[in-house]
Amino acid sequence: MYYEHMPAARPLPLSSRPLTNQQSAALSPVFAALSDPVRLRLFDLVRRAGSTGVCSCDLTEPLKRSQPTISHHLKVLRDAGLVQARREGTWLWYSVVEESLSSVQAFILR
Amino acid sequence: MYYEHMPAARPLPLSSRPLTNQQSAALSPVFAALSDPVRLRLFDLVRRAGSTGVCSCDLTEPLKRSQPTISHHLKVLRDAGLVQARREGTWLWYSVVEESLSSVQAFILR
DNA sequence: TGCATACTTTGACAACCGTCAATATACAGC
DNA sequence: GCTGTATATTGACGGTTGTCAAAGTATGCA
Repeated sequence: MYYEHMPAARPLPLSSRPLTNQQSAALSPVFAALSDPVRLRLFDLVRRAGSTGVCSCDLTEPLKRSQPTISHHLKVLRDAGLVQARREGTWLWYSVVEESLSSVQAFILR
Repeated sequence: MYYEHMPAARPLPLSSRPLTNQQSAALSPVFAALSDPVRLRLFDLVRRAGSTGVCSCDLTEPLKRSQPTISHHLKVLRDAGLVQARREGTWLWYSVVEESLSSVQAFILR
């Protein structure tokens, strides 16, 4: 190894142009969906359930919220494209939309 | 057993334990700070200014908001630990807090 | 049909948010 | 002190949000 030390860490390369109005308008709802503590834990629980998903009836108890409130939060996450639902009989199985956080990741590394 | 229905084995390397109440309460304000389109562009502009920072007087015009509104948004970003201000005479130079997005990054990769 | 379970929608409430005009504060120079 | 510039705070306005109880919709089964 030639270098005694690694090259100094540089700030990450910023995209050539500032965030546009449209870009920020598209991105902010994703952040908004994750801006509530209950929804953060909700998303985390759904993510942990993997591709099988989790029944929403199993989410009210750990989050200590009423069933309509959980339903409301799941709708917010769905509208933001973070989770999806698959019906099986009377149950709805929720699972994360893979790559749904890629826009957030892209913003961080922007 | 926590789940009423049997979950599949975890496909992703998730942290061993679900997000706690305290963890979500600490993380959600960061998402909330980035949940507004104007603040997203504001943060982007500040980040682009690098370590030198940017004068807040140069931020009102591109964002087409009044000076008090920009001041308000900058305070939200400051309270979330995303940006910091350095005074130089009558001016305030805003710059990003390095690693301030690490908690968001950790959540994405969680 | 009827009933039970899973989930959504509605309606209401207090709390919060984004915005601006007006006002206040901080600093520099005279 | 005074004057001008830069930034923050206050107060008000309509709009949005999180929450729950109550009522509504959907599915499965006898």
